[in-house]
Amino acid sequence: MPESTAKKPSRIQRRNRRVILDAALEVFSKHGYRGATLDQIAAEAGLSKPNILYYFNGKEDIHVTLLSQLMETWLDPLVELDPDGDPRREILDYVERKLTMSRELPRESRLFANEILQGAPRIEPELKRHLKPLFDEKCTVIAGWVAAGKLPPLDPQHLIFSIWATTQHYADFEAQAQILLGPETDPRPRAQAHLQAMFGALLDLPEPSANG
Amino acid sequence: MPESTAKKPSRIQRRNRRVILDAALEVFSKHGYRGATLDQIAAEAGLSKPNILYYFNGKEDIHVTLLSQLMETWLDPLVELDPDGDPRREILDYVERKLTMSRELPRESRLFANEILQGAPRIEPELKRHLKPLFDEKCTVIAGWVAAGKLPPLDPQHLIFSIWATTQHYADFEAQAQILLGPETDPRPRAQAHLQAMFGALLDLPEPSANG
DNA sequence: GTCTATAACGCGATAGAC
DNA sequence: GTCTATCGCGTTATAGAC
Repeated sequence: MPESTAKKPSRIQRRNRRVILDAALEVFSKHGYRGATLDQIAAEAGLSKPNILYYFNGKEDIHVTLLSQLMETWLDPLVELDPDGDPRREILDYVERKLTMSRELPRESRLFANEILQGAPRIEPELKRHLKPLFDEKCTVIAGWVAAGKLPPLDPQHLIFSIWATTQHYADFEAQAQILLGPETDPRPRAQAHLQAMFGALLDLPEPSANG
Repeated sequence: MPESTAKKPSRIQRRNRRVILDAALEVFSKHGYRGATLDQIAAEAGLSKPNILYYFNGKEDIHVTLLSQLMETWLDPLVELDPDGDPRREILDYVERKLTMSRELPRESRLFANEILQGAPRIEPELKRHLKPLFDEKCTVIAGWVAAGKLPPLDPQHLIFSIWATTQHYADFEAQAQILLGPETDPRPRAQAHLQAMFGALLDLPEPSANG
């Protein structure tokens, strides 16, 4: 195996690891941790099963690696929320970034949802170490905006929860949306308009006509 | 096994089936379909594994039975949405019913979420047969309210999605909420206030001070 | 580094005594 | 109806040839 003491992971090693992780994301997000098998991951990656286990220490190692890598990408839209920007614009832009992410990275969203749904057994330390401080920081920012009279009175924590819930819904519950709306249409353009109107109303914004 | 031709399932049979289904709900909602084992269900039910299989034809039979039974309860809050009631009151009351349900039946919510997340492989027929018609019916009701000028212009389908997403979030992502808010507090009272304010703003309601 | 073959284990389901 | 014991299968992981 590639030892932790190995100084130089070769180009082919890094490439194969990426191929395996991408295949694993596909399989884990579709079937959950327990429902995924190394056979499926190996087939998806175009590699043999023992070869998978040459690059990773086991099924759980792959899963944890995926979740850890996901963390940074996942927090990024919230990191970008600017304390010095216009409060209502910042929040509505955050909604848009989250919805875009749920369209472009639905597998990541479902991987994350699967893990939380089962009690976050493997990602809990990462959440406490990275998500919690960021969440608290941004809640303080929003509370400051409210205190300064730049926003109407609202609950920062539950506002963020509402944004997460509504935007990730379109990735996590895609199967249900397809049954109810039909498989043809991508619901996200209309979802975008609806969410901008809803959060805009909460933030006491007049109708947003365009946003960037 | 209890044949389909058996005329009279005894009292003890019905009781044991209920005990097994309750245990299975606990285990399936916590670990997902594939992650759950008959051993866990048997231990939770206080019965032996073969005895479980005396009452059900297999693991999948238990799972499908649970999902089917859940369907009715799950749709009930939406069924109650009254076309002849006050539009804004009806929708805000629906939000409250859904939030109450996510507090009182979190296991059912997670069972459902798990199934949808994996593409609804077993519940899809039920969704098409029961959820879809109800969803369409109530969307038409809301669209009628909008057309009649009783509500501001809004998207009925995505309004309902937003209600589902925000209310079920507190059951499905409970692990995340506990990490971010602390395990002591039940977030739902403040969630209730936040959601009433948010959807109230969208529906152009003044601040709701109390609701029944 | 990558493969074939297989060991070790856990799981769903069945057989058969009581 | 309920149990103990066990079968057969699928899955993770390893051994060893190349």
